[in-house]
Amino acid sequence: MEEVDFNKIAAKWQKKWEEKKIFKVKVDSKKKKYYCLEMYPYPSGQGLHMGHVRNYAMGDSYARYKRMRGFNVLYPMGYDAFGMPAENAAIKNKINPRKWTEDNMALMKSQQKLLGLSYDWDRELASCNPEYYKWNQWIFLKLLERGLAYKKKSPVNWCEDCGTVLANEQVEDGACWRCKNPVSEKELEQWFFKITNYADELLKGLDDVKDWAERVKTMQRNWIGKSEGTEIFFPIEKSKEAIPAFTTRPDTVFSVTFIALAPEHPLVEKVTKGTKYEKEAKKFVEKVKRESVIDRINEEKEKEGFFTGKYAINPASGERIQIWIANFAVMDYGTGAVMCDAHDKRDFRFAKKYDIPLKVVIKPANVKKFRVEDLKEAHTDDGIMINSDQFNGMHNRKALPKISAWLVKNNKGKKVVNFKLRDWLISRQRYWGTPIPVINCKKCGIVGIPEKDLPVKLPPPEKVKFTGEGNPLESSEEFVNVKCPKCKSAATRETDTMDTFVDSSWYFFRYCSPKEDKKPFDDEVEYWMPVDQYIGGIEHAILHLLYARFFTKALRDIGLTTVDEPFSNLLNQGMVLKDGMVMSKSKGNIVDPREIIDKYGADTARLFILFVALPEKEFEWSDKGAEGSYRLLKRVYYLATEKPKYKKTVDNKDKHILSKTHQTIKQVTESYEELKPSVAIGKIIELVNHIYKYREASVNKKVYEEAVKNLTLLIAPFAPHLAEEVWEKLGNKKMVSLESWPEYDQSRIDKEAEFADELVHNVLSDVEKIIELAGIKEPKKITLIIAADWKYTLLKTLVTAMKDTRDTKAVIGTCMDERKVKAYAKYAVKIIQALLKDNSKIPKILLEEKKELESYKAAIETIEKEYGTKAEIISEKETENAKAKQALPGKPAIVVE
RNA sequence: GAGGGGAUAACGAAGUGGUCAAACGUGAUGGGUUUAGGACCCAUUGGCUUAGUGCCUUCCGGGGUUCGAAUCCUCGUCCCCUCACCA
Repeated sequence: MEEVDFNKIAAKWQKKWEEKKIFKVKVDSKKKKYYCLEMYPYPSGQGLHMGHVRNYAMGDSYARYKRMRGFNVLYPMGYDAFGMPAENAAIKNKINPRKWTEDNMALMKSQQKLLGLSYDWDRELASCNPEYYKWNQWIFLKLLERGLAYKKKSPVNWCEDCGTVLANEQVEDGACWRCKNPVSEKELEQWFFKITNYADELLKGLDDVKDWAERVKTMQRNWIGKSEGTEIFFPIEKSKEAIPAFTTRPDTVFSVTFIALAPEHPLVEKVTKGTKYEKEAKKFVEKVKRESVIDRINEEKEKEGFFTGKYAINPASGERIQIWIANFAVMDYGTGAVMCDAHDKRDFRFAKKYDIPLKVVIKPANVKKFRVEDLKEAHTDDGIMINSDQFNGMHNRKALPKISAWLVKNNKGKKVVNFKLRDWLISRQRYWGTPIPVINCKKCGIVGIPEKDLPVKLPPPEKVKFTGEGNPLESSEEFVNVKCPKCKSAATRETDTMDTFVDSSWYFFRYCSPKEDKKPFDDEVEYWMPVDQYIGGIEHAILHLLYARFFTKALRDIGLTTVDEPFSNLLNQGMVLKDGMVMSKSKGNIVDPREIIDKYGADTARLFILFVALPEKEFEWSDKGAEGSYRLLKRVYYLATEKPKYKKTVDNKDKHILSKTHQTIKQVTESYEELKPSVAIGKIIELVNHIYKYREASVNKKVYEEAVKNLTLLIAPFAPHLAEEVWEKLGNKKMVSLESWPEYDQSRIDKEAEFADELVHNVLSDVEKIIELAGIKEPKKITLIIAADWKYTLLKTLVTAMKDTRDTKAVIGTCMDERKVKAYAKYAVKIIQALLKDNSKIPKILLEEKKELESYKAAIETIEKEYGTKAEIISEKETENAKAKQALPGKPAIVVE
């Protein structure tokens, strides 16, 4: 086999594709659209890693496939170009962050081009360009108008030494990642998006996106964390105030013997003020607050509490209950106050630890005497209500809504729906992001920048100071000191920038009309959106996908689109491992895609990475495996370029290879549709193996060419460069990328017929033996009862069993679904005709009655039409009778009369 | 604690009721080709066997449903992931 220079081939075709701009698309209402999208990458400076290659190999092959199927395919690429690493490079190495980012993008793009990805590069975007982030600002202002963007005080991770806010990821073991000093929480004014307004819709929408992996949907559901419950008011003793506490288990209200307040709870101070507990309480709160950041990672944190000395009243039982401050209560969830009882594990242990009285209200149904003193652990099972006045004797799950209603009726509580989802904190005290387009005016307050003044551009990096302390934007007086757009008096510009998740929450809309300069995007989105196939890492299962869904709904409400859900199908690709670990620099186990491309070419890299595992699964990288894919490509090249010996005639071998070819088209197409490229490639390899064997002897030219032609088309989405080259060598003028996907011809797929022949042959020889044994000269009548879903091997067994009987009736089983019923009926007819040595006789076919009756109806029609025979459905009982007659318990048999 | 996903031959990995001793690839063994190596080609790769063929034991373990189970149900074991003081 001659050496093929795959890199040369790749370069040749990449150039041709680019020159002819064959992947450029525009709206075409006559064609069906298909929007295939990969999560746009962050240009990190390392260039592409294997994860990227996997992502793009997946997306590109799918985009190419859909294109060949006649879709108008939108397949764009861009860059998530804002973010911390650029700024850190500026701080550490005094590098211009814009240049740093642009260089990285250029590097990344050059590598993407080497892979031969079929993007419409005219739609490329980068979030750090003013033409893009202008619309971040525009959208922000729209959200501000609608009250969906707002400012409020919020605790942030604060490093006193560096004088800056830290992202959660920058807090390592409770200390600043840079200076290693402890991080504290600080209340700062922050910008938020009101994603909670959409909590319910975001939750419901998950039911509409059917083709998302269940685990992703579950993760989002958990994150949104809807729970319906009751907020119960616990009046504070000798006070007019009450403590509201959220619960999903109001049935335990009579059991509540103490309340736990979060340390941050505003009532903590009120309750303890002026008492002897005040000092101690403060100490405790301080301690917990400090720990909250540090111990976040700690798994089994000791539950700690502090008694405030105050009491509240249980609104159900009227009993006095203690008010505690406890570290397990979080201000963030519910009301920040937990009603605690004997039916919760954590509460129970806490009460035991601090010797707080407990009371049970639910007992097991079969226990008479149930006392709290006897319990070692909380009783968390369902049971019968006790100690609960009028609710005694009820099952607790039945009592639950009744108690809730009773509390509401008596103004002791209200029904509430609680979400875990918090509003989205979008402000960052950073330079390299979209400036939040508002001005803080002493007179007018927060004033949005007028639309005509957008974009608010970042000052050039030379004009700001990257010291690593504070927000660099604050160092630019030019940027900060402005006039209020309303009252024209001196004001200051907001220096916070936006979270980069804002950029990525709508970029897929922008791709639809990337040049639009009056709006974020125009009506073309109505043609292209939603994204039909979105591909990216599982790490974005919650945040990015949730934010993007939120943005879509918000943009819809602004009136920019009618789309509700942005991504119809979602594929979360698995990770690429090496030596059982994630590839990373620190572990030193990186396989650079460039090496693979240099050595074997882009097609091999793409093919292997798709072949080695299903896209969702993680897989172990192996160089040897890549060689296998390389071999396959060489074999395909060989098949197409080295002619076999030709002959004029067509024999069974030719028929068989045609059958195999069409079968492969069918299987590969199905596997593509199911997003199983590894299976598709497996089938292609099988075809290649078959063609190899087939061409050992001389072959029919037409048949051979058809096989190779289809093979080339099938492999084109995976190995596009090779396919183009081979396609050209086969004498085609049009590029294979522009060709249509092959259609399979069902009539050519005669595997079933082959099977039938074999079946008939085998049964004949066996039945002949039986007839001989039974001493029958000429069988006169044969009935076939197609009873269940039997396969040939069983049939054989029956035939064998028949050797011991003198009876003369035949019973053959078949199958459940229509296709199989038909197939088996066909064999049955053939067998009987052959046995009777009379092709004119049409046997009667009986089908056993089963639950799946419907699926038989079509089969019966076909049988009747094709064989001119009567097909009947008989009851299972009759089959039983048939079985009984054969004296073969539990197993019917073939009987010849 | 809650939720999700897994376990298939030496390895990776297909296969979700019958054409299943289980695709495909690696690896291994034998043979061919080659000056040698490499590359390439062919065969074998659970066991026992035949001229095709056939039989037996297999898809983490136990039990079940079925004429029939790698596939469905059930109980268990082990592994992975996500969220988690959520009231």
